[in-house]
Amino acid sequence: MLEKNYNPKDFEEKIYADWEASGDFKSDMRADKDAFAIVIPPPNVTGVLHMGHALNDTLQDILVRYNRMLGKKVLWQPGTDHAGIATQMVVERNLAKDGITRHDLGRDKFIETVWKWKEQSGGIICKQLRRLGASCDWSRERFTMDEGLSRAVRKIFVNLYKDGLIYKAKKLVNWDSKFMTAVSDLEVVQKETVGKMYYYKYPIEGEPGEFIHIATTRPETMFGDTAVAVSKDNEKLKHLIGKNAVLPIVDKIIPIIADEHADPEKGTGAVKITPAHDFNDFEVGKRHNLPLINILNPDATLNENTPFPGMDTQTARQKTIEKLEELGLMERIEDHPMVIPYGDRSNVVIEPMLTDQWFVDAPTLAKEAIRAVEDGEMQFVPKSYEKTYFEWMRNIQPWCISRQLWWGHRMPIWYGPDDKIFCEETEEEAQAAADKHYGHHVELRRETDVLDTWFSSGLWAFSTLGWPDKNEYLDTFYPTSVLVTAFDIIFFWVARMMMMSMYMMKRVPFRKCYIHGLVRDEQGRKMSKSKGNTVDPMETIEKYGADALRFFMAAMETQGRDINMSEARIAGYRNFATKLWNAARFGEMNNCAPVKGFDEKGVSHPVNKWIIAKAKEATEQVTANLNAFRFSDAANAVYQFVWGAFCDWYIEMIKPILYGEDETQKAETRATFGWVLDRILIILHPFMPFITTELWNNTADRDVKLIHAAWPQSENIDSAAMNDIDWTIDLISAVRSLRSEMNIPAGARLTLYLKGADAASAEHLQSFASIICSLARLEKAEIYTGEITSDMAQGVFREAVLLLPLKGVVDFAAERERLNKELENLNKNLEGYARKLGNPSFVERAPAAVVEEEKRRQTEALENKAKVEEALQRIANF
RNA sequence: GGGUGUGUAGCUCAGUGGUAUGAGCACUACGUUGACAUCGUAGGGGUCGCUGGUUCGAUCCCAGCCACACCCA
Repeated sequence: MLEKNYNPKDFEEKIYADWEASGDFKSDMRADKDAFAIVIPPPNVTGVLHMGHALNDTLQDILVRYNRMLGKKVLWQPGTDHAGIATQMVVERNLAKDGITRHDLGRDKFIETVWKWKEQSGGIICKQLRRLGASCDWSRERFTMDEGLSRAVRKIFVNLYKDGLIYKAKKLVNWDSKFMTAVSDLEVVQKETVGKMYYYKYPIEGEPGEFIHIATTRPETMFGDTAVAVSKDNEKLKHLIGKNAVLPIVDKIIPIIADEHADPEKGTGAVKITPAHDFNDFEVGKRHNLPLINILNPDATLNENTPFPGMDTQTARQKTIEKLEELGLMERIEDHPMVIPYGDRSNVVIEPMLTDQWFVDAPTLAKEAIRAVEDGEMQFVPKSYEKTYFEWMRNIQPWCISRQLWWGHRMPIWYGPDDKIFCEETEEEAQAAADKHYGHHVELRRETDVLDTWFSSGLWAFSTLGWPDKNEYLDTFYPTSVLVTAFDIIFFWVARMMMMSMYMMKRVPFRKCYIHGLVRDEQGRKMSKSKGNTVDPMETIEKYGADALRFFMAAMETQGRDINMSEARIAGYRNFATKLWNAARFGEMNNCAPVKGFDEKGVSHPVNKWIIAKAKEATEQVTANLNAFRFSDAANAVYQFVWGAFCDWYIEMIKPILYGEDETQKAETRATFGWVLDRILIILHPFMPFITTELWNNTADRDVKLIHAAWPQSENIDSAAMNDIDWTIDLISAVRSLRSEMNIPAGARLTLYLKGADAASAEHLQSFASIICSLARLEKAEIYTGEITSDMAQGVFREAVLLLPLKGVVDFAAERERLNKELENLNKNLEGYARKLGNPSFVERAPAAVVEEEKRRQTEALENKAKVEEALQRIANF
């Protein structure tokens, strides 16, 4: 027996536990159909589930469950990411509570602590994914720092190195002074701020009273200046080229050079060149062979190359200005809108810093990654995102992969006594190579840097399948079928996966990439912890059930658009689940259950034929839309069918049958109900796996679990069966509408006459009289050939006229008003038809079918108009 | 500055070269027996951002403009 109320908490967790314990998420490797695989975008091991995950993983689970029901070999590969900076930050924060820094522990001990933390507190998100219903194969769960994945990292690193696609270089990189590491361009966010532009002047060497005027936003970097640049086209300043300027405060001589970087139109036309601390100046420095002077410590305080060692940049800036003022060289300070780079994790200003770092030759790797998309080997859905992808890939810069952190994959790089580099997968191999090179045993020193987290994420599509070992899963599931991810991760992850996979596997990592939007708050603002507008999916699930949240995500997911959170809507989908629950209870109460061997093609009652045809139609819509990744259309098709057809009409229409005497009809109807409810449970299961399973388990003894039930193959839809009932529904709606407009008490049982009906309508009326009477609250419904009398309310219905005798209770004023309104409407439509059909070019050029349709509408409207006018005539005198 | 996207009912959004049967929520009226008030029935509400163009016909295609959002510099 089903409980009276739908209460998802009673069964959601229980059902999930059963699936997992029974191995229902494991791929059936014997399946004879195609393989379908998704690798999960690995959440950070430190992460907790947010609405973005809820959307992302719901969409994946829908696809996975759908394909599993299609009978394919299905793998949803789960796992988590070690998330270098994020995780190190969390653990360091914990240590800080006890007043300990990672340096107190030392590298090995610290990493041990991180692992311990990971075992104890990491992966909360995987439990939360279970609560959401995600049917990942948890027996295959991977972590980016697992031994297997680490081996993949080392192997691909060595390959890239030996192919010359990884190299070490001294370059300007983005330096995060909080974590004291280099970061990639992608981890830098540019923030617009109103800063200051400082105008001051440098004296010209040997020409007292002569100056060159400088404008800069960062005066404190002047100690790293090694030139001043002026454009050779700058008429006012070009005479200074070749002379020297004197750096004030430190009294250093620097050349004034000609370089196009100094735009005569901007600032003062002269630019101070600080090659070690500005990306543009670095390029200028290279062109002119200028010395590079580093003026910063790793923590972004000034170093001993400046007069202010140990001072932070802000304070140093003030000091510099004071000194310049003392020297009478400061001219003015203006507000200046500018863009300042910040670390996306640390939120501190990123300093361009000259350091030794490791780079991946992304421009070379990008070539194949671009080609694969151009050739359609990997397709973006929606397609428009390929533009974003191409745009970025074609302008890609070398990727800085070294991080001066402790938590991460240590690079497989060893240095000999003379700093010669040995890059091998293991220490033994490196040692052997070194010993061979030097001809005797040497001590090797391992590189201390670790790799950017995204390096290992980039291998995720094949490393999780067991690469580099040959194995059944890799053979079966690579390339994976589709990657589902948000657009903000295209550069970080999609692009890197493409590059790494094309390089190593020579094949795309996934055949399709479905890109979805962000989940925003109710007002459409981006959710963020700092704004305090986040909604916790776990709380939503607690309140409305996982099915309601999932259905919300699916129903709102239209390709490429962001989703605004809406609690009302989630409540609405909870109500939808309640509706289905109660429909199932209705079936239970009336002994409606699936019958073994029932042939739905053999039913005879039109109502049963109709709902079966509708169910097949809905199935077809869900199938087609899921195949096209049209999640909202798929979800809405089930929703409309369940609520709008099955509950609103079918259940109401079969009541007279179920409460009647005809046992044959009853039996057929009960079996049909059972069949249709089963069909609903099947096509709704990918969206709402919990309630559908609970109902499946409670409505019959089953040979197969719903999660493995077969998705229906394409079927013939008996569209003729739909017409009878569509006629009936229209008639009932017309009567209800008339009743409502005439303010007839809901409880009043009336007689319905149909006058002027053709043979088909007459037959319909007779066949469905009991249904019509039941749903339209009528005493009887019959064909009428008599005169229309003054006590009848009347309405137009197709070729006939509806009459409701009201024994003197018709309000003629209201009736006249209603009829006049209808007449007005008809006239408006007729005007339109006349205009169109009177236009010769329309009649000549529009397709014949369109013209015919227009004529049909015109004829129908004319007939209706005549009926309404007659009716008005009749009651004119009352 | 470059790029992408969005402007449709009070709100949040679907959708389409042929009268917008638009959806959910909100709103109004009425609620009747035995699935469901987490409900039912009926109803009101829109010059589909603005201006041109293509077309027999444009909310839909094209161009320009206005507004907003996002990405990259």
